[in-house]
Amino acid sequence: MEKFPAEEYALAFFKELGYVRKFCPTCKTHFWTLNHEQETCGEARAEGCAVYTFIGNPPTKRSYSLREMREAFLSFFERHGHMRIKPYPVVARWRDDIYLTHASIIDFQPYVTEGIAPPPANPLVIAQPCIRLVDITNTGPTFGKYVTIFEMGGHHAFNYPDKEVYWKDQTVRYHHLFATKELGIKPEAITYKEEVWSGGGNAGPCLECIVGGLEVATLVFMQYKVINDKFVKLPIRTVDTGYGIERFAWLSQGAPSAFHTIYGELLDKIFKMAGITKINQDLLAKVANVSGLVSLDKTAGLFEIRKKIAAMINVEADVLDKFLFPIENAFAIADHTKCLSFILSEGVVPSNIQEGYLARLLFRRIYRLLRMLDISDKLYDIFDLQIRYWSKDYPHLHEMRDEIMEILSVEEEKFNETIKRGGSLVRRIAEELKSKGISKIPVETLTELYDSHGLPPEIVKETAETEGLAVEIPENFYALIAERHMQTPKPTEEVEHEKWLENEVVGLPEIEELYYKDQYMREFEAAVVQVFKDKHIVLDRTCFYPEGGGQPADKGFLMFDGEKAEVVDVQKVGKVIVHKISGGKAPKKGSVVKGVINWDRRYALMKAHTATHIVNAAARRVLGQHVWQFGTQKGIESSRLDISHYRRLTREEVKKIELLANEAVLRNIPVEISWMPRAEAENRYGFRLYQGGAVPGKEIRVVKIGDWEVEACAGTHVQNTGEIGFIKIIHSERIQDGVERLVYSVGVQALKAVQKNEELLWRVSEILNAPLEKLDKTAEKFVKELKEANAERRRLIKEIAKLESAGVSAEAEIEVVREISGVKLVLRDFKENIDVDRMVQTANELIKRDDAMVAIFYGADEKTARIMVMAGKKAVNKGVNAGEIVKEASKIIGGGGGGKPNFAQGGGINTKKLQKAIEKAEEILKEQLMHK
RNA sequence: GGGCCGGUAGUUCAGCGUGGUAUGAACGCCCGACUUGCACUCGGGAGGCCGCGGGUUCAAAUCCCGCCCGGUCCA
Repeated sequence: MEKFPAEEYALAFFKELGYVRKFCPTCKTHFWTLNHEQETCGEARAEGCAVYTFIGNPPTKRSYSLREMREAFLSFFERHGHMRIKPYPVVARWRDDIYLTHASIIDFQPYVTEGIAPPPANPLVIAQPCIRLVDITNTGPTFGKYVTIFEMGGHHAFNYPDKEVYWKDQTVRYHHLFATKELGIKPEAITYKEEVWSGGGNAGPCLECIVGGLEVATLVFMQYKVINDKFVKLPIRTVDTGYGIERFAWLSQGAPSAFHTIYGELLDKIFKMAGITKINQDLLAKVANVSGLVSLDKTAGLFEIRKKIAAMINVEADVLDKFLFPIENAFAIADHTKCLSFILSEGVVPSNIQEGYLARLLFRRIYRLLRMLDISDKLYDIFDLQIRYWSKDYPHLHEMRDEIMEILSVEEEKFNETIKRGGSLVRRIAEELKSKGISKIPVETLTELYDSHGLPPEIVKETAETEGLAVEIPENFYALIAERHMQTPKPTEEVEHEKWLENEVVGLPEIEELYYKDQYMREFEAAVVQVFKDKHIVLDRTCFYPEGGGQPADKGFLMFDGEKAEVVDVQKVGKVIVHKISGGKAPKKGSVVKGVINWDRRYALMKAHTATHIVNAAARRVLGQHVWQFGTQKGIESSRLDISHYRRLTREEVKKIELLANEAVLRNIPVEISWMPRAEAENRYGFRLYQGGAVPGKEIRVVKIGDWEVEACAGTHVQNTGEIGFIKIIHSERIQDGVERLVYSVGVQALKAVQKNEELLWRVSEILNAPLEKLDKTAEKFVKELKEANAERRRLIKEIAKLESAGVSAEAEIEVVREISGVKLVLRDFKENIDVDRMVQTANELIKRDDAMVAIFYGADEKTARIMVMAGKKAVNKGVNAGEIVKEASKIIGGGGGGKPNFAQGGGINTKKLQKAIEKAEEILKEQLMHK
């Protein structure tokens, strides 16, 4: 990333206060300081510019708890003209590009930052819980400089071309005022580093604020859009600040780690559970001082860093490792359990896809950490502590407590299953390796066990070592995993069939969407705006609903000049709607057409759409608050709704959902639709609105079904739930781990579905010749009898084989028995009965009787000829090789064959030559016996 | 959304590279012997659409293609 010119950072504020611009020789960045003697930037980081100076020596006038620091921050900016905004969820459901909120600015992207919607206030201040899983491995070892969940304090100003709020200079002044006047930090203790910020397609210069070696805030001046690696000026310049509330609090306490500050007595309790009682506080503080230099990435291993730290504080590396290992794990447990509590409290269901996978990843990491400390039984206790601890500030955690606990128990069960499965897998692999004389599990095996079977190496190690196999976990283990996924991804073939239209419609006027004016409108008159390729018609207004939100496009006709064109598809392209007609004449540009939609179809889809909202809400009532719409498709005959849930749906639950949904139908609830600014809608109804995913635009369309359900939705709906008539859930299936699909029909189609099932029952009743109410018993009886009959059949085949081998053949006349050099040859033509199984069984019985026997069985139907040769042990000893015989003989009938000396089979398609082949077989047999 | 692994007896799996009888293994189950009874031990037995569908082949659990189901890693 290129650097910005120095002028970008040369603020009036710096000059005024006498700041000097210097260059850090260690990390090669420019920085501003009041201290003319300062040589490096003063930040404790991997490059080693400095170490922490605040541990045990806080630079603030007093110590703040996390809550006090949050409040100090918010109220400071409130006093300085900012409006306090409530935090957004940590699961970013209003966006389709990311899963989790990882910065406060995320709340206002893209609608506010791109100027589509106004901000809720300008300027504003917010303390936003943020989740960053990229820092997961750094969490413990950095003593809390990096954590997976933290609060980002942001004061934001959105500067429009015609309305400037404040920009760089004022932003730095605010920070300085907060740090010095509010917190009492000496001005010369604050260093500002020049950096380039870039993320999410935007970029701009930024200043990092360093105090005591710790970066406590980043002041970003977002003003570019990054297009093809080039900076393009944005019309709206955004002040995007991030104050680390936890870091400021840590700084103010000078505690040995941020975890001490964030979790207080909760951390002590975890230590106690893990049996970490006597911590050498002196050593801990020494490590803390240099912990800022720790930065794990995919290239630097933990032990390498241990050695570095050990050398700095003058202790043995393995002594340090033994000391830190449990402490760091406890730190990570505190952090990860808080993080997962927050994620689960917002209804994320652990899964193997999307945000659910992130939840599972976290859970498994937590569980492994607990196992390492030998306290996996404390899982629920720790979550309980977390929920209680954070509910004071985030009450929804407490409301979701029972569901969180339930989900945890399901996850624990699943992980234990995986570990158990892995255990036996590792034992088998171990045995195989040992038998080959290998005493160490190869790295490829380790990576495969993790990647394909989810077995972390340390768990493999546990099992393997009890099997007497050594396991060496490479330092760069997770880098190796990443490598496994490095293969260039196949280019996804996108079927952008009508892509050309996108370019064509640019500049056309926005269409009037009549279906929003009146959802019951069936016909309309409109002017033709444009016609493409005689097939794609753009009108100035339409009541044809274009495909979207799982609702299929309307069909119908366009009428003009006595012509009638069938509309087969309707798509929204950019801001216009394109009607695709099939063949026939196309209307002329500028002419007037009459549009008529296929009302039966549309009305069925409207019922289905409203029914989907009803079923979704019913499922949430039956299963819990974690139920979210995962996907949906409406149809005429049936529709489907995918919902998040952590267990397979039982038939009972499905019936309950169905019952509740139909109650909502019977209550004749009016369906109210209104457009409102997104901020207002979110405020009034919460983020539950976004069931169907992110919804674009400044104003959103809110579909409210009384007290039953509210969703942001662009689809067409009935006015009253009573119009739906009847909802029938036809079946449910699991489409992913954590995602259940409900398939249902509505109205007459629902009745038809019931009738279809009834019809099926009647038919079965007829076939079984039993009355409906006794079908189950009758079917049971039949299945039992069938099984018995099958067993009897198998027994009889064996019996026949035995009898036939004794010479009592049904086709005795075609059997030939000959004695050649002490070997008894049995030739038998099975004619068209070429079932190999029978031949084999019979031959088996023969040889059991006399192991000097050789059986040459054959047969042919109209298509294929088969030869089977079996030789007893004695016969084989005398030189008989069944494989050879079959191989040669089969060639004659135009096929092939083979096998072992004692048994072989073959065949061919030239059935007429079968007799010749058998003669050849006998000949070879004789030769084999002679040459012995 | 993509990658990888798997689906064979009630259960856990072997067999699949190189197609040729599933004499499959262990546990569980049933019967018998031993025992007052149980457990142990011994003897015998039942139990398989080798996930589904197509293809190649004389012949497919095995090779190829598609699908379904489960697991798992990554985004």
